[in-house]
Amino acid sequence: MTSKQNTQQKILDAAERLFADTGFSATSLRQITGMAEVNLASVNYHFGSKKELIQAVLQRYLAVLMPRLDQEFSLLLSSQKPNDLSKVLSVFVEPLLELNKVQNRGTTLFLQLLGRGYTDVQGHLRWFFNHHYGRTLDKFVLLVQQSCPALPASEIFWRLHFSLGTIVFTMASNEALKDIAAADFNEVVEIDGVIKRLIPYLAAGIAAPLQSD
Amino acid sequence: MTSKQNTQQKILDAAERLFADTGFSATSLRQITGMAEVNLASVNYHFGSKKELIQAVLQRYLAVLMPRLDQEFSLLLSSQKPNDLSKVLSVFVEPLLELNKVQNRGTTLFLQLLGRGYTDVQGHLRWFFNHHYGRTLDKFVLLVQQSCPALPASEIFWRLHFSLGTIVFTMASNEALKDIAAADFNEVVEIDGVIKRLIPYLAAGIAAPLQSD
DNA sequence: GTACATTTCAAACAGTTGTTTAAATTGACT
DNA sequence: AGTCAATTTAAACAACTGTTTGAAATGTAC
Repeated sequence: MTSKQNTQQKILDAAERLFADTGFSATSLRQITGMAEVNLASVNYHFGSKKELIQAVLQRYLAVLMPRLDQEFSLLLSSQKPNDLSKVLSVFVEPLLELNKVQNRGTTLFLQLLGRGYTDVQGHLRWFFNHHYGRTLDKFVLLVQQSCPALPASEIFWRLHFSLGTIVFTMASNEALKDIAAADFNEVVEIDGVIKRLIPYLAAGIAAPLQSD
Repeated sequence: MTSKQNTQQKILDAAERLFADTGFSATSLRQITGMAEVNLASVNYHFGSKKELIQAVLQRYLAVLMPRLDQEFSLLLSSQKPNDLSKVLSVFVEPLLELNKVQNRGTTLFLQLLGRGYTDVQGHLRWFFNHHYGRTLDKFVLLVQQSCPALPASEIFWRLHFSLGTIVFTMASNEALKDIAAADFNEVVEIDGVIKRLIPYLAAGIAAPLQSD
């Protein structure tokens, strides 16, 4: 009983670390089981397949994060007047930082995994997201639309995907960017620093005035 | 003589298409030579290795684009007063669209390849870029700094990388986004439409006011 | 046509991948 | 202790990867 839990957990811990560092398809099951110090076959025994292991790794965080976000969105939606866009975006900060309770460096790991999920196995994560958390995402889109009444829905669609790209790419190359910032500007930036730098950038981009032509 | 040129070109054409669609590491040499209708060994014969083939595919576009951009940057730098940020960013539009002369759908293909290069083989493209075109990039950064005198250099560093993420991610998932836009908003958007939508978003994000705290 | 270099080709190479198998081990309960 | 299920293990599987080889074919120049 306790050994089963241990093996599963050891696999998840090693997998998320390697997945975040080098991507899903570039990480082999032998690397994972090697780092976790378990037998190769135990991945298939406990999770079925590599694909299902990837889902399990993501779910460990999504199961905590998404209900939390849903709750925050509902709260904001219940207020009568439209909310400031920066305020809407800031709602992500705390739930994301609380992922550090799930796991050591959980926030960073999850955001890197998110980046990998979108750039590695193209399309799958997008489908998975819409399918499992479509309701929650709809609430967020509604909040943004209320904050930017001047923007047509299609423009908001594009700009939210631009923003997703910013987040996902920044987090996937998080380590490289931190290193460059440290070398070129003597800056030590942690994950919450990056998140707080992102908010004004994203808010300004999403709310940008429409082009004239 | 003409057959050699033909084989090399057929390989490059098939490779760039497959690389753009499914990424570098996910594309096998057998897929490429199959689509190009050439022998498997001819890739190694003409290009040496898969890695060198990837570089050759990128170089076909970079060799045209980067000198063109360098020239535009120098022109803008020679004007005495600082340029509007949107104007600086708009400088990319024409040179990018001219890649359609290099190849059918060249602009789209190149931008997708750029996205793949940054998300697929992590870090390599960044190094390659800085090494070969560092001078040109420095000119661009200088232009942005002149446009945004209120922003410290480190902040511009982060925001330019945020912007790179937006571009790279948007272009890598270009097809998916086009499909969704078509389905949800009855929109038909071509590559130049996406580029022109990007400019105001990026300009507003980069020039966003600094957070107070 | 003969000689020579360039290019193509089928085949094999050595390595990796995710997954499966069947036997061995461990655990829990009577 | 004995029974049965849950788990671990080493080994093998088939499929795939990029690359190399040496012979066949093709092109070029005298």
